[in-house]
Amino acid sequence: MKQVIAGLIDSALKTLIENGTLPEDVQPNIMVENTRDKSHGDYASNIALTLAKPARSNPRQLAEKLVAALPQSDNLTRTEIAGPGFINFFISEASTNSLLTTILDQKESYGRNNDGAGRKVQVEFVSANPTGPLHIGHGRGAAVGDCLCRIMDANGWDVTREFYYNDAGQQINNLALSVQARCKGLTPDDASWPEDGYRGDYIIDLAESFMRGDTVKSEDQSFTGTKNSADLEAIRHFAVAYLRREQDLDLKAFAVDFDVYFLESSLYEEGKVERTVQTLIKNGYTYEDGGALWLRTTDFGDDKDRVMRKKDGGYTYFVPDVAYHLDKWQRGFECVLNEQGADHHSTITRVRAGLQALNADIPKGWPDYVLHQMVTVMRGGEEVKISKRAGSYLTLRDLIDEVGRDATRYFLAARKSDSHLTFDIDLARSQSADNPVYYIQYAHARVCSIFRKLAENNLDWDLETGKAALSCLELESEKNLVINLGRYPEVVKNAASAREPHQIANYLRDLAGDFHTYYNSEKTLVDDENLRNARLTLAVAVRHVLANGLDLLGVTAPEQM
RNA sequence: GUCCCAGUAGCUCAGUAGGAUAGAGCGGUCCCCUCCUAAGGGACAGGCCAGGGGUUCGAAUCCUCUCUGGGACACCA
Repeated sequence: MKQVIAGLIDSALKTLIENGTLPEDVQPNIMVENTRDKSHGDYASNIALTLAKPARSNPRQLAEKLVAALPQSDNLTRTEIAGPGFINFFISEASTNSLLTTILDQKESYGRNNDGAGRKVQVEFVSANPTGPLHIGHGRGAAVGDCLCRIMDANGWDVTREFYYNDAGQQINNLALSVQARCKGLTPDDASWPEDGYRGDYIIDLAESFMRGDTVKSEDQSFTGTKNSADLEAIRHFAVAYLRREQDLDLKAFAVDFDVYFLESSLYEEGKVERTVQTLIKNGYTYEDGGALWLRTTDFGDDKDRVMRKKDGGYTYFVPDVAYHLDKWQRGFECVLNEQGADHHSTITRVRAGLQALNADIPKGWPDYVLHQMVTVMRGGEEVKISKRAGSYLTLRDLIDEVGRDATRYFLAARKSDSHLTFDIDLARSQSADNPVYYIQYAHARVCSIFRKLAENNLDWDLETGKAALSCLELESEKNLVINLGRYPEVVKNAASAREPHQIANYLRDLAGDFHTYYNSEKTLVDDENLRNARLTLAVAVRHVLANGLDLLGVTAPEQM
């Protein structure tokens, strides 16, 4: 609808240019906005305000001329000039009816678009190292990342979900040592406990499983415990496989799937790290100092140069990161979104600098990052403290068990990811209108419930008679509901371009609210057959949009609650 | 010290490319209801958008400085 109005304005502008009211070289930026206040019409444009200066005219006069030059359209009932020179548009019944028809015809594809045109996007998210169960921070990453995938998909992108993990570094070594210590019966309080050992109770389970000779299988690997507590290498493999399986179960419980599990160790095994380093040296961006090899990241906006290869010969962590991203680029991902905790912020500049230094024609701002801030959990009005060190741990799975998958996903994705999130367990659990997930899902279930009632009354409804009856929808609340439904495709688009899943959540809450209000004030199953059919049709359209939006959040749309 | 994020109603947060009187939920106060299954519905109160300066027709939104909170700044990953 916005495009329709923008088109009308555009042709009015052409007329004004032709008759000399506007200079020929104006470059109009036509904006059509949703109005907050319905007395300002359904849509509004500030075009006259922005063009008043080049037209050497005052905005209201220009607006009048523009309105006079607008072509006739069935979509509008009238226009109005208001305030300093806004043009307000009131759309017609024909227009809202055709919007409803579109929704009903497109059903689950309503709101989707083809902006991505099948181009490849990779979303890397969670990427937790296999050193422990997933906690709520990972959960936020999983929820936001998965929603981003769904949103990109809805915008026509070809999405690959990728999970990257470090299976070789120092912390895996610590993990192996910790498990070995447990295998030998040590506890964290013993003097010989590894210095940076992991203290959580899950290490005990892991050690016991290894000593039993269990076989663990995860999405991307499998390993059998050798029962030999002296074999650190076997313990390491087993521990990684074991914790990967645990994480898989967590993710499964959260309905998050990945297409690719990428092992950091493979970068070394396949020589990718080495080749990357050689390229950087060849390109002249490195130098030796103090026995270490440095990368001149300051050439690319970093505030100091970074060590690539330490004195002891090992690479610093960002080197495999650069190799990894080169690999992503070579796999053809024009767009890469890395969803990470905000504590990874400092790597961004380094990775991008490293990529630029490869001279591989990688765009400057590539890849894209979506960072999320911390999550604090509240229960009974008090903060639930999480101490990884002491091993007291609120895992993602605990949370899912306690509040359910839908609520967990919704709460973790419904806030803008770069602000801190307070997760209120009591609210997430509550079965009332205070709980936004419940509220939205209930709106969906409510439509379904109306149809069950209809069947009980031995009445029926079908799409064609419903569409034919739409002209019975005369109420302002009905028209507003339709206009809100019409905003949905735009929300899907904005959520993708801003990489902000929470926009979907906010939209759905508003829509659900409007529908509940409407439902409470107007009876749907009225005696007048035409009106009943029309209202049922509107309800079906609301149901489609709610279901489509909930799907983008990965939250179910129940028929009954 | 440098960098990033945030600072909007008592609380949790929105605010969509700068736009017309700043929005929602909870909590508070006051009504109504028991009507398509929903412990429900409605109304009111509540704000110098952290603060100063700037840009312009117009700023919560952009620029700049200051203050406060969180995070990041290793030859750790």
